[in-house]
Amino acid sequence: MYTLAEENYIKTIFHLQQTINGAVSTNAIADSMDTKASSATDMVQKLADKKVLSYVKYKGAQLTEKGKKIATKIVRKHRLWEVFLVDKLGFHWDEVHEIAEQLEHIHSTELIKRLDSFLGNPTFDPHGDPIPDELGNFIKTEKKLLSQLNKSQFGVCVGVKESSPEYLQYLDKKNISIGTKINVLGKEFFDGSMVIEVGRDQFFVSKKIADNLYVQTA
Amino acid sequence: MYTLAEENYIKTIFHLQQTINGAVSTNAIADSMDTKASSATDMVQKLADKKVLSYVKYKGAQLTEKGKKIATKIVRKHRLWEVFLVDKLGFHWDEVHEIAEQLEHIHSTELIKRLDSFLGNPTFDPHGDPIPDELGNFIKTEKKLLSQLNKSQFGVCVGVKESSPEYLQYLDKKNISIGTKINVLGKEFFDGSMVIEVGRDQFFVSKKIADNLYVQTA
DNA sequence: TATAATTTTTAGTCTAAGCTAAAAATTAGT
DNA sequence: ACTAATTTTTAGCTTAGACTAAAAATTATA
Repeated sequence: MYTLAEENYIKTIFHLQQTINGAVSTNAIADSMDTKASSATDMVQKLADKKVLSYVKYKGAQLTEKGKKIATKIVRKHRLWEVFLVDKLGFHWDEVHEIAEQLEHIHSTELIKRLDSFLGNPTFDPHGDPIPDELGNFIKTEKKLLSQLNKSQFGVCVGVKESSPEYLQYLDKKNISIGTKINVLGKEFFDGSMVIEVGRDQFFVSKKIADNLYVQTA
Repeated sequence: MYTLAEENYIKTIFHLQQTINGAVSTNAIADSMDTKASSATDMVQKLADKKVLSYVKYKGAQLTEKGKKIATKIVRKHRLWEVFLVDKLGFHWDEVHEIAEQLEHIHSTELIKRLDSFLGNPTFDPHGDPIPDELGNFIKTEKKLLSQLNKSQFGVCVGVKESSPEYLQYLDKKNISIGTKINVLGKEFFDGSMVIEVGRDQFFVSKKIADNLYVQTA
């Protein structure tokens, strides 16, 4: 069994590995966890002893298969609980992260098994992120960022890259959620900003907005 | 906000106060938490500083109103989660304690509010224990121990005093659960043992068994 | 009521996990 | 290629919580 702190480090390293390829630096870990690099170094060394990750001084850390398995289990729990919070308790998608952050650390295999089937074995969470199965396999989806579309193309929103309450609330204000169709009416190559159409509304979005929305184009 | 350890101490002291009247000793706390008396003393002193309880050296601890409020909130969460686990996920009443022990420490007022209404605002948990409302009020019930009944009397099972898996599994084996009618066919005054009737079955129960089952007689 | 037995507290360690400041290694700039 | 700047690690401290062993207080017993 792993402590709360250990689980949080494992999860963070897992997520960083998705973005950055190769080993993740202790600084990156510390930044993303709002802690100090020295603390990250300590923990990474401890987790290396436990064979959860491999660590080369000054080079960074990389989860082992064992570590990935642990991380995947946590991610699965987090996302299943998010589905529960939204589908069953009626929370809004921008309110569930904090709570799921706590619930993901509840230890009970049977609980997750039952929760999963209670929820109808969902494959995506309320933000469009895939829920790994019991074996840790993620569904691979063909998704692009909205910012990768060009003028006259369209896509259906399938998820968000950033899921901060601020961003999610912005999307709500614009009536964008999973399943929403988005037409690209114009694109400014200078700054990457776009004019898009959502339902009957047409409005301007900055590159930063478009960079954090996943769409399916097929 | 209180740490996990603090919450567990507060909860334990709350439960001990229900049984023992007056202040609870650090030894009683330590015993019931599987820790050492010196640890209990340390924590009790810290909680006294925080005005969660009053503590007189060598005399024991007593929760303040503030402390009772915290404890009640934890008990409410524990029991609501137990209802969720049994009613929604199909767990058996002897399997839920451990998991609820973890879930009771999730912090979110909104979550509990929503969970409560999702469950239909239950007033009793799967073991027959009352669920305090948001203000911390418990429903008062007229319940006796099975061992307090005499020959030819009957009662309806409304709860258990002990809720160890072993005891609950025994009750299951005998088809006794909340709502089960129990007739006392005979009672041995020497050792307090009884012969009871449950459905079409008649069998012997020791005083220890009868001492841990609550029944309603009205 | 003095002494023995028990309970409770204190004092001093230990571990997990964090931090600061200094040292060491790596990367960048000239 | 050699400093300078940056990143990363190490060393040493801090706090929460638990433990052991010793001291102090309380309760029981003769």
